[in-house]
Amino acid sequence: MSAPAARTERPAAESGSRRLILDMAARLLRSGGYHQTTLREIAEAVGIRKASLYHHFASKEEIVEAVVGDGVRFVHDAVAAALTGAGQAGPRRRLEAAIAAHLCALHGHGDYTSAAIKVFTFGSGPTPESVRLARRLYEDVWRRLIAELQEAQEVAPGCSAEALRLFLLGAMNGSIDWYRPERFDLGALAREFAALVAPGRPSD
Amino acid sequence: MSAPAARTERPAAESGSRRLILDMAARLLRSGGYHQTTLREIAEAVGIRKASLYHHFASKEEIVEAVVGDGVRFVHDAVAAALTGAGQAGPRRRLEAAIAAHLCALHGHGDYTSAAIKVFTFGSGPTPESVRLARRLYEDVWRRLIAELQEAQEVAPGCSAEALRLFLLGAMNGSIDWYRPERFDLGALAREFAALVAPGRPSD
DNA sequence: TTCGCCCTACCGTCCGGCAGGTAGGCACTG
DNA sequence: CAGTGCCTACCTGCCGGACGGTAGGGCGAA
Repeated sequence: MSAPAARTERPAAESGSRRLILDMAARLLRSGGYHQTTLREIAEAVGIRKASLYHHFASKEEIVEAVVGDGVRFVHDAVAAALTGAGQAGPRRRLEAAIAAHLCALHGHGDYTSAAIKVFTFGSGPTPESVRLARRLYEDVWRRLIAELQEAQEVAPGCSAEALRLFLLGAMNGSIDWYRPERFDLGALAREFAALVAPGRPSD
Repeated sequence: MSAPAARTERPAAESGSRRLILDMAARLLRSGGYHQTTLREIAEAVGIRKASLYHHFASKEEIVEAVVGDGVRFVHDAVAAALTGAGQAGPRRRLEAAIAAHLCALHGHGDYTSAAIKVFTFGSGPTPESVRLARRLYEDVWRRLIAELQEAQEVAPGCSAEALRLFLLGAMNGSIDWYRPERFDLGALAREFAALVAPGRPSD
């Protein structure tokens, strides 16, 4: 239930309570968004009083920033690992693996990534630099993958790399509005998606 | 500025103030979502006191319901008109026209449609039946169009009709997060998306 | 006179955040 | 060993303000 979701980039330097707070915040942010999620709800889910949250975080925005940052890093790591695992397979296979990893991060484990998609922008001020950086680094993964596909001429012509990337990420992230585990299979969905973007021989 | 955006389906039976309230509510909902948008903001934008809103609507949810319903009907009408205009052109051309109409409704005119996408679900209770019906009717337009494309074998194989529809609508609606009029051209974007979904000869 | 439209003033509730206090543990010192 | 001081972690209680919503009155037009 409260398994350490984003263990990848965390050197176990968490105080325990802090991670638990983020777990609960991620769950609430995923289902309710920024304004609907209150500190009282988070504190109640953790089992402490609201004021105690301020021993771990300076503000609500700091909690949300941590959740969103972890969410983006989590999906980034998952996709990067999938691409490494796909190794020198054909670009089409690598695309399929990346799509599956992104969808799995969104729906398979944890609430961090879907919370990161849902709140996208939050708080009063501009998006914190840490989050913007994490987001940019993740976008670059897809930019490189799409360039790879275009170089291998695996992708439908007549669509620019940037439009393709935005289409792809928009369609995948939109799945948080309609995906239900009992109605869809993530692997099949990834295959269908890859077939759409990179038509032709799947055994490449 | 305050041009009647959703004139299409409204037989001018509006009280004037009511339409103005909805215009302002749509603008605020578009940029801030449901919980961020307050009745005080709406009233101030209209130029009246907050309590006066209750002479036209019974609650905040009723205002939002009207905006979202109009937004869905507006994009529905726009896409249906585009398809009628495309007449007996090839399915690929009809798809392009529909995508262009949807994107134009989102970004070209009025705030109703983008507000409808942004708030998707709102309020405490379930989505009102009127909104769910309007949404379902609009979805059917795309279901029919995609069936048309599949029948003509214009669409990439290996992707089911339902997945294709969800991907396409998700990608288009996701554009509210990244579309900037000075960086993209709606017509070009529509062509690129259509090329992605229905690859091959564009002159069909 | 009636009615549509808008007003001022107020309600109870919940928000994020802050001040200040307390219980227990750990380390150091005489 | 006792005593002291500091630390983390949490608590109670409150603040100013914003929220959606309500009550009741004014006022011009028909």
